[in-house]
Amino acid sequence: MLDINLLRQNPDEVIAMLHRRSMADDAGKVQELLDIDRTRKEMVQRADDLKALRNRVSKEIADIKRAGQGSAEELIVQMKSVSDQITGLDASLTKLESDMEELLLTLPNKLHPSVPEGRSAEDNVLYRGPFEFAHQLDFPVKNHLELGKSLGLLDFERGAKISGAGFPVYIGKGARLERALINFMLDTHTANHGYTEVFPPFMVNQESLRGTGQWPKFADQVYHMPEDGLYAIPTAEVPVTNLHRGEMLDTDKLPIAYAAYSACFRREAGSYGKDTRGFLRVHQFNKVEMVRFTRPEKSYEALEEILGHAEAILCALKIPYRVITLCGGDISANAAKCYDIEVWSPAEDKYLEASSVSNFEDYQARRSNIRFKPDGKSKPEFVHTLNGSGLATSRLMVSLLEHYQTADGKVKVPEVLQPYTGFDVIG
RNA sequence: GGAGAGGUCGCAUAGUUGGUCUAGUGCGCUCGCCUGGAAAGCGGGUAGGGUGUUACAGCCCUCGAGGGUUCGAAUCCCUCUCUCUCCGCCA
Repeated sequence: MLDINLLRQNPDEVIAMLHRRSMADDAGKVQELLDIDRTRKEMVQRADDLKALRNRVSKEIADIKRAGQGSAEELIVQMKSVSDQITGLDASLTKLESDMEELLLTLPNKLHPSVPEGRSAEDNVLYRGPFEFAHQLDFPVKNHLELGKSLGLLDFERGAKISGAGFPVYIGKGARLERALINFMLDTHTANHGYTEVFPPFMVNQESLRGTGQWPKFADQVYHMPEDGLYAIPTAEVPVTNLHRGEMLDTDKLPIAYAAYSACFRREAGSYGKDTRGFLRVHQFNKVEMVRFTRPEKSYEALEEILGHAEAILCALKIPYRVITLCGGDISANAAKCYDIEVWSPAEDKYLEASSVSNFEDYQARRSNIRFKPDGKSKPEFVHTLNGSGLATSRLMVSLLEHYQTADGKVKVPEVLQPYTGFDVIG
């Protein structure tokens, strides 16, 4: 959520941002918000004046009653009408304020000046890489589906039977390899990168979705359990960031760094037909997520650190990748700046997104009211929140199986995973 | 799912015949005095949001959340939520 003060003081900056994001259609919302804001202030002033009057006169009535002399009847009649006016004003105010918040919630985050200009994914800019690791693939490569099937690691057909398309089943060494990846990543982040491990709930309430920005904008992408008012998390970012919703964080505890495994659930509505094969697009996948809460002036430093932590996993696994900076037209509405890490798939002959690393600045903190006091006694300020996948296993599994395959149809296990799998080759 | 008890300013508590509670007290924290220094003692301060102001002040709102009754609610009524105890069911 944007600061209403930013709109008041610098509406042109907000409109310019909307253009950079290719969201010029939303520019009208800015003036609409400013109009509501002005009306609201006037009404608050009137209501407050009346409340002050009522408080004062109620005290006089109390004095008269206590003294037991004189009649308060006339005052009571007057205050009755004052109270009626207040009730009316408060009702209008509640409506105005909720309108205002709904509008404000739909506006995207500011963009960092370093975010490249551009309209779509075509315009994203290479930030680092590509990084190659030696893999001898001097034979016709199989794709991850063929390998998963021939080696009995993955079963998409039975997943479709028990749940639906896009719900993969891991079996035998496939399941073990998946679990090894998750454990390796969590261990690395907690032991080497300073994160505290969190195992969060996989279902959250609507307030939590609102806090991180998935609601209301991405409501149609989230699985919903209406009976209980719960939503399946699309990423661990949601429960983990919301751990501190509504809290005043101890300044000396900052920065806070959490690493969390979770299954992630996404409806992927509207994307049927694109990249549907196997792991390329699924409704449920596993991911280890890094989440940070920092002081505002430290957040861009933290962004680079998180990116480095995700890259460290790929380097350890020796999986080829590159890092791109998302342009204004492609970056998500919640992020002020975002890097994507893409892993190379030799069978698909293209890069696949395996991680997003984002700085949300105070956008989520403002929505979820997460603050700290800079020097212990001054006014509270919003923290900056960040997160990065470190990483999602689905695309990682594609790249891993394909790169580590051998000419005779087996798959070697990356060296760093062998202590976790207990075997060094599959097949 | 059923029954009961309870959620008060960091912590602990007072408050329950509605008006002196715009919330008392203790602890903690903090500033000052005292002291060679410290403890003790004494005195002051000790939330957030809105509005407003150059900045103060002032005013409004918040006693789990939201409604209601009333001139006026921490105090009465309703709904929800969380915690604890017991019963039932169950991975």
